[in-house]
Amino acid sequence: MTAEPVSRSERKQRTRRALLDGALNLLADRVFATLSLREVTKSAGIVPTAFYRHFASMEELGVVLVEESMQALRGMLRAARRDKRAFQDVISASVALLEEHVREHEDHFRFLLRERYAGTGAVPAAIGLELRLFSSELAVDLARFDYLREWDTEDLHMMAELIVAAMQATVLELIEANGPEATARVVRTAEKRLRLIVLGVPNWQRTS
Amino acid sequence: MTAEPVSRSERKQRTRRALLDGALNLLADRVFATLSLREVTKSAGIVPTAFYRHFASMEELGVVLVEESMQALRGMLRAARRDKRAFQDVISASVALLEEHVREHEDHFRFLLRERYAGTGAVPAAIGLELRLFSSELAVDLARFDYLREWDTEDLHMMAELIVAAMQATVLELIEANGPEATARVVRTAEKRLRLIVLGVPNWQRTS
DNA sequence: TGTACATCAGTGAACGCGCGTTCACTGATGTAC
DNA sequence: TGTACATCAGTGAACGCGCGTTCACTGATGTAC
Repeated sequence: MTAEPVSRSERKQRTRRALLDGALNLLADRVFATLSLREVTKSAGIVPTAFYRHFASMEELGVVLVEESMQALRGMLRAARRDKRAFQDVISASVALLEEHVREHEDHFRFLLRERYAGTGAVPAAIGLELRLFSSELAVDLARFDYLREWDTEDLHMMAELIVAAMQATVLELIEANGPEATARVVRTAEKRLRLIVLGVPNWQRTS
Repeated sequence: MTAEPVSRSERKQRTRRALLDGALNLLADRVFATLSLREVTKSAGIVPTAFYRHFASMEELGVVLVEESMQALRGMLRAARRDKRAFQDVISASVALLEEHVREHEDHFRFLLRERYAGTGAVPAAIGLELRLFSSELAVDLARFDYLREWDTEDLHMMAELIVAAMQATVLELIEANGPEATARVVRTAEKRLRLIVLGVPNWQRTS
């Protein structure tokens, strides 16, 4: 075990991470707006006033948490695009990916879900924006499927939003699932929901 | 204008209402957990300590708000059941009803939506419970439709939950809609989403 | 390489503020006779 | 109907506490020469 020298900026980065990780940890069962600056600095092992060396306000820290959490979500979409399984059974592959990502980034997903509707502050606004972008990307991906090739943009968005809404419900259920069997049941239901949506596609006909 | 005599219990009821209404008002753009007892009593025009004449804690007031809000939601389901239009076009009738109810009880719907995921307290728990009951009632109603007559309970619940998830997204959009045209667009999208779900039904076949 | 100075992450005391809750109280309404 | 007492919604002072933010500071790390 060598004594590793750490630069000042490295130390600063570590403290910053401790603040972000500590905050996310404290948010396991509470809403961001109830989180105090003093709690966060305490969890990171620094004195309250040192907080301002890293963020101008709690709100600024919150927005960074949103950005980092959305990376997990976008990473999921990217993974789905290059996943080979997707060409055989898109639905079960997608749900499996969702389940993996929720398990790996549970804190981030819970944070996003919880703050999405939490008010009119900067944090919910940032989530709303990112989620709309996410939904749009999904609509573009949907356009590549045979049956959907000639759907117009509005209908594709409508379908993407419906899928996102279903996914959102699934994420909540996955987080609340307390064991492997419960998780398996959630996965099965999630697949059925998506399957029901997809089964409607061949019968869809554009109106006016 | 006659001087109407008011009994002590009548006065108490009025103060209680002022507390509940004031709280709901303050919750227009914030989460329940950030609401202080002193704010609520101030909005109701009484001194902080008088709060305890009506509720043992803020949490108790929150649970009452949940119960009152859910009455609006259940009222909607009841209205849908006896609505004659439903026999001609279930979907547009249901969405129209949803739109009316959201407009009339906007504060309650916003409250429910916001607190649903807001943490692990008594308020989110109460909403979760009521929402599960709501979804079950909907599943029973669904079983009456021809195409769904032979679906098993699990699949009916799956479909009811999907509809509830879609409705939830719609409620958020309705609340955020800032004018008649925006509202009309939301209504149209909501109808499409439900139509897509329903179109999947004839193609559905039970698996194992 | 050694020295002298600059930077800056983290410290600790202090502030004024709104919070939930206690307590003894007031005075109008309600009830028993 | 009139009187004497009980009830109880609302009052107001007081408490200890955690909060965000200010400020002058310390001392290790970084930089210029």
